[in-house]
This record gives sequence, structure tokens and C-alpha cells, in this order.
Amino acid sequence: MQTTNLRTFDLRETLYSGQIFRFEEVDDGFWVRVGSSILRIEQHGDTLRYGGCDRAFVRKYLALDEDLASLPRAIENDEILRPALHEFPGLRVLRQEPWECLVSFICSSASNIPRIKRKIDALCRLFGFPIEFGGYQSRSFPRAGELTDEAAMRREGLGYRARFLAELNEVAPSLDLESLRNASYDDAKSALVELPGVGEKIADCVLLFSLDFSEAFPVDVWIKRAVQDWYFGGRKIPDRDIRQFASDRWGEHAGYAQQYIYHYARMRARNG
DNA sequence: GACCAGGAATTGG
DNA sequence: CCAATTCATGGT
Repeated sequence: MQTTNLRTFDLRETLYSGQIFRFEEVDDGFWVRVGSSILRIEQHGDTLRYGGCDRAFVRKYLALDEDLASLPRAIENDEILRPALHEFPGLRVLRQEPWECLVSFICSSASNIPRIKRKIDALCRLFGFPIEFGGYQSRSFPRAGELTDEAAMRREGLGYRARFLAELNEVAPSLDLESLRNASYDDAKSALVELPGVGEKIADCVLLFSLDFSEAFPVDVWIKRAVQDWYFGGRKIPDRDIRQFASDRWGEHAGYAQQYIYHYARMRARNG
């Protein structure tokens, strides 16, 4: 177990903000499954204790290397987001591995979080291999090319997403997601929406959560309702106009604005 | 049992 | 181009 010091980072709020689905809170810390690894991560004040990976991985995955100098001001200046920033000052956008992110968010389509978790667990049971760390046992996330059995995925409750995943798996060998980092936001997004089961929302999730496109603004139903209610007096606004609004208002920080809107809206909904 | 959830794809203007 | 409908399944 190693430790590292932090300035502003809130592990708990970050993990519960809808970016990843393979984690479990146990004994004042978290088991986080990523790829074929199991991480144990605990936060005690501004100290992070972790095991199952090295320091470089933690910095990359938790995006502790990110330059957030101009972010607080961008959100602080938005009077609607200011309370969200003050309530969750350590909320961060993680940096996931793109294949796992893409597959996970294809599973997320038309599902709430418990259902998303079940679908992803089913994929790991079907196509992953056993993994263990610190007495915690689980299964690895399927790699590109390993989502081979559409019928099995249907039996395990993946529904119509089974066909998308099987089709995605077919083109996976020629799919270089990392190379999209070198493209413009528009070009990278255009490439992603060509993939089966990937529309603009999921493309934006992959761009924001794994490929460092901080301007990406995924519009799901929570974001749509919140933006309509908070910025447009409750009027119905098309998704395209919501994305344009976000780009105009927050620019390169739209991704973080989205994360604050999503988490804040969901936490408020839970408390009535 | 009807209806809803919630994104993508398809179909019908 | 835009709006309506369909998809698979679990929850109310």
C-alpha cells in the first residue's frame, strides 16, 4: 500500500458521479476494477492510500496530473454552478482506458446505474478471466476481440446491445481509439458515431472520460432536464441546442460543467 | 397488464 | 432536415 498527497480531490464523490460502474465501497475505501486489475483505494483527508497498481497508474487514472488551474474560476463565475462547485470541490473527471469506456457506455444505453452494473458484470463473467487482489476476487474486463458470443450476451440480459457489441467486436481489430487523441474534437466524434450502438451521447462520454477532450458535453436525460430547468426556464430544448449552449457558455470546460450538473442534479434528486 | 425508463437506429414525413 | 417509433428488459 502506498500513499500520495493531494490538493483538491474527492475520491468518493468522483467514483459516485456516474463515470465508472465497476467499483464497490467496503470498509472506508473502494475496490475499483479496471481492465484486468483490482485496485484498493482509500482516501484519508488529503492522503490517498492505494494498492494493486503503481503511482504512475493512479496519477493517470484519477487524472491527478491534470492542470485544473482555470477550472474553478470558470465554474465559480457561473452563478448556477457555483453552489455545486462549493458542495463538491474535489469532483474530477477520470481518465479511463477507451475500449473499456466505450463498451461500458454502450451497455449504459437506456439503463439506470444498477442495470448498467449488471450488464457489465455479465460481460466480465462471460468473457473475462478470474482476477484477485488483497483477497478480493473478481473477473477481468473483456478486451477488444473477446466479445465473441452474441447469443450468450442476449441470454445474460444485454438485450439489443448484444448485437451492437458483437458488431463492434468485429471491427475492433482495426479500431485504434488512442489515435483519436490526435484528431480534432469534431473529427474524433464523427469517427466514434460510425461505430455500432454509438450515438452522440456515448461518443461524448468516450471523448470526455477517456480521450481528454475536455470540451465534450454528453447530454443524457439528467443533463437535458437540468439544463432546461436551470438555464431555459423549463422550456423544451433540442439536444443539439443544449450542446451549442454548453460550448458557448463553458468552452473547454464544458466537460467539467457537465460533470457538476449531472452529479449535483442527481444528489439533489436523492434528497428530494 | 399497461406503462415507463433512456439512448441509438430506423422509419415516416 | 425533424419527429415518431422501435428495440430488450426490469421496475412500478
